[in-house]
Amino acid sequence: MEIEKKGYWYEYPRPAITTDSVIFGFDGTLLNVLLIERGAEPFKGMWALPGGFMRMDESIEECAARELAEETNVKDVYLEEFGIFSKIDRDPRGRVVTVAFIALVRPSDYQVIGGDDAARAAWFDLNMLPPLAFDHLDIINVAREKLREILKVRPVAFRLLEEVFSVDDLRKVFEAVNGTVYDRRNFQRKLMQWNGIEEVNIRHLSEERDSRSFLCCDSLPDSSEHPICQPERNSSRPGRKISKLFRLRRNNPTDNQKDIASDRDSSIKDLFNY
Amino acid sequence: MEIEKKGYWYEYPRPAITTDSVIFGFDGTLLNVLLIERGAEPFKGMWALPGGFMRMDESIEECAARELAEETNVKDVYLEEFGIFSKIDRDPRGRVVTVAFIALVRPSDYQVIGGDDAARAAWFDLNMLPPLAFDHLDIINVAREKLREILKVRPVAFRLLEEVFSVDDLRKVFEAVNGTVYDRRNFQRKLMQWNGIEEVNIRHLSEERDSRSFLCCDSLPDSSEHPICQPERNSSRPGRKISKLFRLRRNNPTDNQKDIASDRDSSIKDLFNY
DNA sequence: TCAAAAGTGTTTTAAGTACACCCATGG
DNA sequence: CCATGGGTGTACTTAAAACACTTTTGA
Repeated sequence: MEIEKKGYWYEYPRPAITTDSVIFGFDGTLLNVLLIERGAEPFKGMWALPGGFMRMDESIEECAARELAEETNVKDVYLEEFGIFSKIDRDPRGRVVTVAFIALVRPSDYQVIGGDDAARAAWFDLNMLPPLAFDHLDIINVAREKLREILKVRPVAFRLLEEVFSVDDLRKVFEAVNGTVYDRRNFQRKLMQWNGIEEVNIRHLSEERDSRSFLCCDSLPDSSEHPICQPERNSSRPGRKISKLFRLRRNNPTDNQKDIASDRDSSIKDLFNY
Repeated sequence: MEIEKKGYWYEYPRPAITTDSVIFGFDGTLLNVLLIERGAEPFKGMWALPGGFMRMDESIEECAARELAEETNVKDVYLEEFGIFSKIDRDPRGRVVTVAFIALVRPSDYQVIGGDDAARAAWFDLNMLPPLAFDHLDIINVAREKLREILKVRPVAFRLLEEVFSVDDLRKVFEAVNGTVYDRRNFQRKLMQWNGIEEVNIRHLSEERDSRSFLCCDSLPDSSEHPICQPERNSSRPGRKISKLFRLRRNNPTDNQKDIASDRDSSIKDLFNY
């Protein structure tokens, strides 16, 4: 496939279009972001958001999902567009407009790291970010704000936890996102009077759940510098009483192929308006 | 400026980037949308959202504002990006990705109609839309949903009213947007215990206010087909008691150049969460 | 003087908040 | 057997929802 002065011609100039994804993960205490180390210029060697150029045969959402899978092996996660970044000089290579996405991944997705384009990938504490390429720090800061808004409107906090979780797991997600502390009992009561989750048989799942968590934790590559390894798994702590476990109740068994679309639920109202 | 095979060449294909704006207006009862009649192919003669191609020397927000001014003479309005529409075949001319904006205009902006590109412009009741070009019906439907979310989070409902408004004006905005009815007294009480608005001297402004409204109403071009003319002005109805009038309190007299940026206020909390 | 709009109450009901206690379990 | 995490209950406070009366003013 030799390049023989082949290319694409347009009457008017056109910017390039990319996607960049702010991948949020929750380690039981803090929110983390998955970054990749750039393997090419510009900003080679610096940390950056995973993303890349949109192809002509895909939508912008497909592009974001594809780049995520290619660069970080993260698949089937919650993706939501939250902004466009189009400052004229934001990319030294020329005019590049980027569409920014928020991605929410579960702890079991923490193992998926490193793809083709990126030299490597690692999780970073949101409060200890390294120097970032392009305007990616701006993008992340906007994403933090947007994430807070999204959690108020859509029941997607669960997507930062395993399919099966405890009430305390969920509370800590809200505390990390909103930067506050909630009363343990009030949170539980408010959650319980919502019909969006259902309890699962503890004895049936607890061992499987814990073993999987440990596996996920051990398989983490100990990336250097600011590495955020998998901390203690939420409910497998040396605590005493085993937690009740819950899962999101799937109300629409019809459209099962993409339950991401069913995340908008009007019945939640101010349940999540913490 | 003759075109002599001049153009722009890129190694990889690039989609074109446009903006499309869903301009919401409030007539005292219903939400309306400002549409333009397309003067060129494709979809010539059909109604469409105002918008156009982004230039290389402007950001996407600047593009949306510019196109709005050019095509509808609407200026200095609230603009917020709410989505990207990038289906591959959404434009018969080729690959065009559009960034969709919500615009909120005041009744006094109703007179501004008709620009260069567009053959003409007219207001349409949201429930009586004409056949629309491209995927603009999809965009409008998403915009309706997003507008509801935005009004819950940011105090921008005022931007659908004049600078000076009555409590009932504001309540009707929320009723139109959310499709519900609110108790007149509860709404008033809730609003009054918010410190975001301030009363203005009635005797000082009422006549000016009413005269301006009438002027705005009369100067409307009686566009045909589905024309939505300016209905009766809110507070100049044959009602009996004159309303107290309010205006948005500007808390930051520092950044006066663009008070649009100050619309995000954390102190409102669930005030607008109706 | 009457009809419709506007302003201001009160009572009831639900939700939020701040507490204290008991249980279960691993060390 | 005790320290710790986890489950549940109760009293207090605040906000929401439902509702009625009075005033104003153009016709």
